[in-house]
Amino acid sequence: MKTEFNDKQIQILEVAETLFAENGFDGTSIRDISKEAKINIAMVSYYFGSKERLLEALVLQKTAGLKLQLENLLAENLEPIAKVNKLVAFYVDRIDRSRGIYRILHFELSSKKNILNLQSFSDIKKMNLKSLEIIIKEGQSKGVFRNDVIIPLITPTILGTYFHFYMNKPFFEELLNLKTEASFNHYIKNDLTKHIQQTIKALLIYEN
Amino acid sequence: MKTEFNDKQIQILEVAETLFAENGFDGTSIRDISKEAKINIAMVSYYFGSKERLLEALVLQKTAGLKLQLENLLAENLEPIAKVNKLVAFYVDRIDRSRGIYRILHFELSSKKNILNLQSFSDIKKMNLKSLEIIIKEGQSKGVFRNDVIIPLITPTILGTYFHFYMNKPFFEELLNLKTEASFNHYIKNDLTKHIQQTIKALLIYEN
DNA sequence: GTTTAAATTAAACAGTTGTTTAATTTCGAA
DNA sequence: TTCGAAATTAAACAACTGTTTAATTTAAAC
Repeated sequence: MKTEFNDKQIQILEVAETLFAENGFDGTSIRDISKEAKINIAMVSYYFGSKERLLEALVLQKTAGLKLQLENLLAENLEPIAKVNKLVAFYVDRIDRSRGIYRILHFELSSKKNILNLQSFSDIKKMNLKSLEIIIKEGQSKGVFRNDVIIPLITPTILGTYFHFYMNKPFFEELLNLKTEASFNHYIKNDLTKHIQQTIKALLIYEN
Repeated sequence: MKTEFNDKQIQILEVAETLFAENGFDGTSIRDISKEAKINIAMVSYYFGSKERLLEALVLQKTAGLKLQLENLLAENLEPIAKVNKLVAFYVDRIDRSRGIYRILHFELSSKKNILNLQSFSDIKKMNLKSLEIIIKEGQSKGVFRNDVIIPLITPTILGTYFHFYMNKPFFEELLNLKTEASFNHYIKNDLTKHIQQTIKALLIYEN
């Protein structure tokens, strides 16, 4: 399954990403996308078949290359804790780049996800889990990490922390005085990422 | 602002909660609610004014009593770590009871939240944060907790972990073999809650 | 029994939705 | 230049949206 989109399709995908991120999937109409992309309404159906298939194409485009990047990270010669830190930063950064689509996938569509053919999305989650598992078991066999952590619950802690922060953006903007878009993004890249790394590290190492 | 709803209003609210949880806010029409509650379409507007105001009423109903419960918990004579654990269990349990509405508030409406008059929801967040702050500073002054944690980021870790787990329900059902509704709920109440408690405890105590 | 306000109803309103149609234009290959 | 497939268009489709209207019923107060 190649991601061979022509210029027009890419243009539509870009507009769709922006509008989906701003107004959600249900909150964005094909007419909105058409108007913003300066194309005819019928072109979306013509190129992608339907609005749902447009979203699928978007997911496909945005998750391309993930596998390779993960494999490269796994192959690096780093201490277990450094590798976990790098993985956390990698996930936060990567998801932060496609906030809008991930929000839709994880939350807005969580009720009707079964309707959507997003098997590919489920595969990605399995791959992510497997990568995390490899790193943590490596640390456990080296005696650095404790053995009684539930590995599948670590991803929810990493990504859940990020999402909960981002989804309550107005609240934290006011609370932490992050008025500008740049300062908010900077906070995510530094303070929030560090907080998550610190949390996971403590969880993996701390013994009673 | 009392929450004095008559029987008919409560009936509508109950149906609305179920349908919002199942199909989301945008995915649920007033006609759906009317049909399920066996009332006329106009009754929703008649009693609540609008669909948005219906959601506000629902939030009001579901968050009533929260403040008192929190105050009671704060007043208990417990060790700092035991109090944090109790707070975590309290939040997970309470949000788990109203999953549907919280999902809508946190994620589905995060784009147009500004339109909604959910000041009350923001007030609740502030109250939650203040409670957490009191408990943690208590532990810090007793020398049990480290001093360099960013307290406002702890709530995202607690609630974010829960939400990310719940929003990926189909994925974890398969992965952890939680086929029945009861076993899934049991897992949240026990394993997931314990994981979050363990995570927060490690974060608060572990020193490099 | 009459009055009066509240509750309930069917119908209409003015939009918007995703998708399809059939006609037209574009543009490179023959 | 002609041909034909691909691209693009305006228009229509049927269904659904939240809300309002005006008429009717209900039920309690007098």
